Amino acid sequence: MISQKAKYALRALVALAKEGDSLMIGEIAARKNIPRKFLEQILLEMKRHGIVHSRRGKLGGYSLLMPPEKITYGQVLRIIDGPIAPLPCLSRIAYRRCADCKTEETCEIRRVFARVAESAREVLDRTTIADSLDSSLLGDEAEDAGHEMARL
Amino acid sequence: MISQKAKYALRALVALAKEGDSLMIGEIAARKNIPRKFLEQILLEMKRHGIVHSRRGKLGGYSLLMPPEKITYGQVLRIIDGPIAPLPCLSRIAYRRCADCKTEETCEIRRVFARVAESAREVLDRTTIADSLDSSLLGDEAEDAGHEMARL
DNA sequence: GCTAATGTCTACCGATTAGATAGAGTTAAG
DNA sequence: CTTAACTCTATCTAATCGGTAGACATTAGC
Repeated sequence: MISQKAKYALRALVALAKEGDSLMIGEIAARKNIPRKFLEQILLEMKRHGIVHSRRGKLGGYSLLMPPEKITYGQVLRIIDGPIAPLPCLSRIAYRRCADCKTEETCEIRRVFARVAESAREVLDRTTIADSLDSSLLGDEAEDAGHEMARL
Repeated sequence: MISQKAKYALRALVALAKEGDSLMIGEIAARKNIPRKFLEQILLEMKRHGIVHSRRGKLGGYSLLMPPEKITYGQVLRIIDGPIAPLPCLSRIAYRRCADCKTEETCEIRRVFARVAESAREVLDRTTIADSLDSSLLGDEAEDAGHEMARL
């Protein structure tokens, strides 16, 4: 499961991309239903990683620093949630040897999770904020809406 | 990241499959370098879910209740770590609506993670303990040389 | 230069989970 | 009836998650 924080981050970036212009934290929080003070921390971190830009003072706000089609889901998730790999010994950004396994080559389960990691990266590193913009604009494409009707 | 507990569970099942016969907790713990008391809890849970069988008393031990090629990674992970889906609203075993998203159809990020979930399931629900047995044969671990497996 | 509105920073907090450990109880073989 | 195994329940400690709080810094406009 990805964290709530990561969901907020992605949604905030989508909001910024949709706007095109700059948006105040409070406005993003209101539109996307995100706790305001929590969102502050998230945007700060996005800023530290060069994803967004901010202006202080009256008329301040946030805007994207990169074009939406260059911001990948993988990039955001790695910043907020850490490695995508399901095992530390498969992570590219935070490789750690598994303390309890003798050699990686013969680890019975590593191969399996290597395939999981690869396919997750395939999706997450190729999908961008811009893609989410498109899909939310299309709204109801007959994609897999038949999976489950929302029961509200 | 999958939990340490799930790793232990998978490795224990591989050990049982390799053995073919029944094995004592202490023996599995020693071979796979797993804290013994922790492994007890894990195997108990595997037993409750009908994956393994146990015998008490002297000469007791654990053995697989299902053939290794019927025990999938997905099955074990769902027991130990819960849903494989990266969002609660994408889980099949523990569906929950995302509290903060208005409608699932228009959720910008749901579609993306649906693809991640699908590809993860593709791997995890098709890969079995028996597959890991095979792959551990490929690498030659300088383990106790007295072990010979039937070739399938 | 004052004020109001905005972002920045650091600290904290309650609940939950991860990763175990402890120990008393039950079962079965010899 | 002893010994060696599994079973169950109760902790324990540290970290993490999701969020609050509040002091501080910056800027626009009067």
